[in-house]
Amino acid sequence: MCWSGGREAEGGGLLNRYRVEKPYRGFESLPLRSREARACARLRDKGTGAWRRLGDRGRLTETAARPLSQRRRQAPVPLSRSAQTRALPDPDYLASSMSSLTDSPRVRFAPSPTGYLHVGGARTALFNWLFARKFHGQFLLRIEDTDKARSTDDSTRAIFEGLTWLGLDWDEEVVYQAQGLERHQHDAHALVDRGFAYRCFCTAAELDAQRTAATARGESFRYDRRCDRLSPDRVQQRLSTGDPFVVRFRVPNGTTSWDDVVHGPIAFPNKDIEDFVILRSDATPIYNMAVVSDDIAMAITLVMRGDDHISNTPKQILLYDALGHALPQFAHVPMIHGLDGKKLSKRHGATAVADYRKEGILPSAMVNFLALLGWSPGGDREVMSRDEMIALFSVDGLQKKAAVFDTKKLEWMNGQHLSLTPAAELEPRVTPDVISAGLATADELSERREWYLSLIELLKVRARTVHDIVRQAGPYFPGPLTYDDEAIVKQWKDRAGSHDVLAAVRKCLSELARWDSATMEEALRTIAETRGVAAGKIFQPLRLALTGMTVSPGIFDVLVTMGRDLSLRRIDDAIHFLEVDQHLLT
RNA sequence: GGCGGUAUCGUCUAGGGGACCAGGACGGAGCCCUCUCAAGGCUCAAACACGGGUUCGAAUCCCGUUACCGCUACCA
Repeated sequence: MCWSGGREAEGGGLLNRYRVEKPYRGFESLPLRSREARACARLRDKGTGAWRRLGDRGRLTETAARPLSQRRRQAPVPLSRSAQTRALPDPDYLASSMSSLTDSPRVRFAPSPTGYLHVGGARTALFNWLFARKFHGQFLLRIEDTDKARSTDDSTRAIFEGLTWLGLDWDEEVVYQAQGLERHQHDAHALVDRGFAYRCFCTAAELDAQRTAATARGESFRYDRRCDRLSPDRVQQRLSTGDPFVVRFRVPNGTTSWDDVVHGPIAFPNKDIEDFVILRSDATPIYNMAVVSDDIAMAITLVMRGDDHISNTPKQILLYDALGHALPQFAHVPMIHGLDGKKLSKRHGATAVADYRKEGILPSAMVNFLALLGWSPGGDREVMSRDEMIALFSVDGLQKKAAVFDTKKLEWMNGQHLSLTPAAELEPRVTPDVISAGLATADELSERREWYLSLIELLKVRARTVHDIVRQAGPYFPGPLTYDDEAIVKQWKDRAGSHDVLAAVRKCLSELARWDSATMEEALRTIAETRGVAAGKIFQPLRLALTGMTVSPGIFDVLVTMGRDLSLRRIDDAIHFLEVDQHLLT
């Protein structure tokens, strides 16, 4: 496997619901971990570590009501200063902790501009946005453009456009990670100065060789910290020689854990984390360093991102602690997969939100569908407006397992939104397509706006995408009609008979005093009766004459919407077509 | 390999020890409505990964197994 691709910051991923009382396995056995520790604060295992408040916002929050009783039971075991300080089961405490997650929250969406905005990223953004809007906090946007080789302005633009189309508006100025370079470096150097990190002079080639050798031996490779054992003099010497170096974080002994808003307690033994690089030899920061530095600078209170970042989290927590900063809450949402259960990729067809926009999906439907991938308001609610989703949103409804992107359901959802959305709101989405399809000009549409809206109203019910509406709309505009071949075979099989029927219908309709549904229905059904045939034998040939297709809205709605002049003209055209065609055949 | 995460119909999910021979939705099959197609209404098929526990009682709690996913980089 090659690594040329690289990942995409935190633009992907999804989530899960978290249950407070679901203890996670092994929880009890971990040193500092006790339910109460979880309730009070996250523990730090590093040597220096004093406890830091943190767990105060998090999972107990919204679900505090239920866990309360349990918590009360399991309270004991304190020992840590902080645990003792906090009267645990105190309702007031719980109340305050409940508010911290949702009290003026600041969340962010942090994609890397290395491609289009894909549905996974869009959903992560959506969850963050819903959370911010629900709890009246801020939703920030940070472009992680530190990988200059892969970042492009086009990608950044695509992210803006995608979010804007979805209606996910962000607060404050967009933050570009690359512009925080000096702060990143400052923070990294501060860690060196304070003894939390050290310079490593090993070259990438040396490390690769060691890694390869270890792999060959069937062992897993972990940096052996050889440079951490360099004497100060030796370090100075190499520094003065100008030897290139990276900065590595010195991972302390112990265990790093946090109470994930979605997953509950998660713990990583520090021995499994190697001394990771935080500054490259060119002095640019590595992802984890930049993210932590930025999230602190942006005062982020809840980091909600794809669960592919779970294993980055302990490193970041270590960084927060070393930097002496309180932790934000972490919520890791599940990924989105394709129908085959594999990570969503181009193989699965459209994965960019822009693709769905092109395919005639409404943003409201896309947002609704995406929200349901990894989140549920509980019960049977499915079709929801943006405001309803905001009102209903809760981290309790977040899912833990990956969701499969099912285009069929998206289309159904879009059909629902199409039906529910007033024509006047649909009009701006439909009009560009109507115009580009050459059906009418913008002026013509605005001149007949009322009629145009009634046409959209008529067609939207049986449409699943905006394109379906446009496709059906053609016949109602003056342009020439093309008869569907199969429809001709089916409905005009008896050409002479069809000609005869249409002529009768034409005569009848043209003599009508009023062009309304009831009048026409009575007249046409009379024709059927007179001829002793089923009404369908009249309606179907007529439908083909009017629309060129075998399917359309109810025939009287078609006649009314199409109007007297156009309808009669279309019937004349059909009659003419049948005459000419007959001559050709005979 | 190591570490971490996850596991209810094909898919999205409800479910928080008894209300579950597991509910809703998409998709599928069929019926109704009906001038066609949608929409709508109704019906059917379809799931608690497996194995042990705990309990009077487990889809729900615990342990293990299996499977899948993620991370394991001077990418993000």
